[in-house]
Amino acid sequence: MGRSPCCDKNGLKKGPWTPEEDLKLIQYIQLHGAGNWRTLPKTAGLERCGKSCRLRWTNYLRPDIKRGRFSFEEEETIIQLHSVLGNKWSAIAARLPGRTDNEIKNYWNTHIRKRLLRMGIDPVTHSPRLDLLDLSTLLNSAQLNLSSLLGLQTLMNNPEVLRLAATLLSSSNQEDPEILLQKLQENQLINAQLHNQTSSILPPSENHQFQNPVQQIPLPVQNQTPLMQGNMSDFSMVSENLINGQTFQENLIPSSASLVSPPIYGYTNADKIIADVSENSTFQSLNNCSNQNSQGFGFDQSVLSTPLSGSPLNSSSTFINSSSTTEDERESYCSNLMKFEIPESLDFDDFM
DNA sequence: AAACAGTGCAACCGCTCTGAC
DNA sequence: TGTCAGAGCGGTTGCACTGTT
Repeated sequence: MGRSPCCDKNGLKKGPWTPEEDLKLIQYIQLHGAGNWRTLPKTAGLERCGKSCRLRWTNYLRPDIKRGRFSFEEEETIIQLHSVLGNKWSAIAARLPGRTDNEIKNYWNTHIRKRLLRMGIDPVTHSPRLDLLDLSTLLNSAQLNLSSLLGLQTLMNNPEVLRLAATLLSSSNQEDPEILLQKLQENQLINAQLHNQTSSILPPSENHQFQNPVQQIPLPVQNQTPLMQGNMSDFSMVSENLINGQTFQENLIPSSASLVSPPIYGYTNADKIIADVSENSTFQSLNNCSNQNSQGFGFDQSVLSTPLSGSPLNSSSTFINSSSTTEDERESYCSNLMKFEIPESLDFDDFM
């Protein structure tokens, strides 16, 4: 004998709830409170199974449910949390007041997931779908300059960076997000150490990236190639923008999760190390699509905060018009994420 | 205007997990 | 320790709505 079903299916109503049924359920719960779902339908005069009542209440009738379209902030929070928590919709919903796990799941499957796929991002791993990348094209492209790889080689000779990359990559595969959080916390300690080293080397104007709680991958200055050093100012500008405008993560993700460097919309910090090395050559900022190229490496902010117009310096108003943005606008804005471009103006001879 | 296809969302189903007893 | 109710999840369905032909 297996477990008895939660309710007797015979004679119980299914399908959409009527206003009368909703009213009965609401009135009953107001009087007696939620719970005891198995006996609730009978005592409330509903011809529904307990599970149906529970779902109806938790997903629709609860007074704190927020209806309507998801805002940009909510969407970005979902993506961020999903990158850390995976398909733990209830955990995600717990950080999105007024939204239910079912609603978030539906929204993920019908909107976000499709968009990520169209962008070539694996919605499960939040990483670029390498199977979609035509590597031969990339390798044959005249845009791919070996000098950028030399910069990468220099970076990879740094054991600290390699250790960080390995740690983060391995952590990103951990099922337990707490472990990931712990690893990233360790990362922050290293950042702090490197920050101390860097503070004495870089002028203040080029040292902002360490103040940004979101950008936490340190670049070991001692071993940087000129290519990388050239990137620092651009990078710090964006970091400063994030600081001035406050990152969404500071606002929305509580306590422990704030330790997480966001996966940069599908990129682990280790990915970002490589992206940084190639400077403008790789992952050219999404700011391009709004003519904000001068901001250089605006990767994090442009994806996470998704400014609609104007300069990312105006990031404090990033979300103001978010709800009025169309799906296409969101996608077109993010679709440049995967662009690999090397500006023609970039003279690689300087880096050799 | 009608038919059709595509899309979004509420709701359901079956299963697993968790905590209380 | 086993049982059970509740919670959570992935997958799916059905229907209303919208856009296209």
